[in-house]
Amino acid sequence: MTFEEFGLSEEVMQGLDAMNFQEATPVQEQTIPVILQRRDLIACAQTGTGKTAAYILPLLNLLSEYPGSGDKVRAIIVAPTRELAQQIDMQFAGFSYFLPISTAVVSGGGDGSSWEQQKRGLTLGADIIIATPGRLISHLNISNVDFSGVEYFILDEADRMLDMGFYDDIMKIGNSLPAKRQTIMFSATMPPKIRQLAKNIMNDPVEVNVAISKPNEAIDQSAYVCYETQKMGIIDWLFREPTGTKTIIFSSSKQKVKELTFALKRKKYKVAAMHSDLEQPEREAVMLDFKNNKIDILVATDVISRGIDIDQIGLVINYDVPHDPEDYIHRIGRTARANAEGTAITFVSEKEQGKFHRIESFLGYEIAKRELPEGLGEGPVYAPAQENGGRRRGRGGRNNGGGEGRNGGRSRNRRRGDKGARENVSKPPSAKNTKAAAPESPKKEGGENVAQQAQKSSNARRRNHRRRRSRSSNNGNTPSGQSEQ
DNA sequence: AAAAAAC
Repeated sequence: MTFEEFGLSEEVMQGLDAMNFQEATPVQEQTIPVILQRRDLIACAQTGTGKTAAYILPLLNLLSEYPGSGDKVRAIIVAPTRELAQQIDMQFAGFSYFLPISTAVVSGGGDGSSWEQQKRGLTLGADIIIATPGRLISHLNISNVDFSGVEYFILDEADRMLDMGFYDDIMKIGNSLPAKRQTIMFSATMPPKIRQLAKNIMNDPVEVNVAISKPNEAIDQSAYVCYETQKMGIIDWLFREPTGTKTIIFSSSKQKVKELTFALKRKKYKVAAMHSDLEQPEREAVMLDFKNNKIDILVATDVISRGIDIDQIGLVINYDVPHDPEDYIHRIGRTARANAEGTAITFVSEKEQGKFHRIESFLGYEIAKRELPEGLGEGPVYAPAQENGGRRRGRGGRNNGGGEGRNGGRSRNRRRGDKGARENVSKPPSAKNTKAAAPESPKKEGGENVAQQAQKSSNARRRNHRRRRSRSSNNGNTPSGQSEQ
């Protein structure tokens, strides 16, 4: 389905064109018409399915079609992390290039737009406020806001925000807005609390479900079953030659992210850490360096596991197994974006087998196990305990087969430590998605690949849009996106 | 069992 069929305005269509959007994704197909009808909407959709554009486009259309009540804030968007808020703002900047619509980001961290600047946006009326909950509440508590003209209230990643304990804050924000408004909620899952929230802040919402709680099929998933002490050796093996693609290494704790980054830096990898202990300006600098290929490897907590959309990440490594299956899907969803392919490799230590097995159960299939690289010795057998598996567990039989289930064949290979088998399965990490695999390819200092060049020019294009836009459509309020770059 | 978000 193409965007023409939605009946979007000429300006929005031009914005789409500038952003190089052509085909609508399934989420967009289902939600855009509902939003244009001015109905409340609750949409169950994964990140990476184009859901940001699914509300930005109709919102821009509505904002330009119906005049607002003067210089007041007309739309509030709330998102769980600062990075996501920034990214949403970026998208607005691109799509609204041909429209006189201003945005302001209201989030914590001290950087970006200052408190005073945010206050101006909230009172003098940027058309659209994109906020993280904590900071928005702060402004609300001090009455730094004029929400009397708000017509649209949008919650992005609503389930995530509830996980973070923002239920009351979101209710409070909702209650501070005019009752006569359109409320739109996107959520990756639909737990009871989300339904309850919807009931409280929405009015007869249309429900759309495009939740593919499945990873993108373009992701080549695999895992190393290993001992904790072997993990660094695997990293060294994976990066023994340039991969030619950006990599994110996820770890579940800040401490481990820091340690890992330190270790990799000592080994001269071009690496940086990303976690919430960094000052906000540093967080932004790191993300920018990663986007611009100044850094090859980003070691990160789950702060960027959701929603973050960076092109040309060909490889995601889970240095440890994420705590729950949803996290896994989000993490690996950072690769294989926009029709690209990608590789996701998970390191499963002896203690993490149970967690990993839960992920496999959730997915409904086994994830291929890689043989450990030469020289690292044998790994453990993959024989996850079948917790709450009840009868599957069988008295005492677990260790010799009960736990292996459908994966029996692979595990047996491993147990035997059959060298031939190992060499057959062993392969470079990203052979599938890059020229990376070219064995002797020179260090990529000078030579950037086509994808990287494309990325650069697209960045340049965006910068241009922004610049011209703020010249032409600056109404003295808070111009969009200056917190970027 | 961890991370995120406000000062």
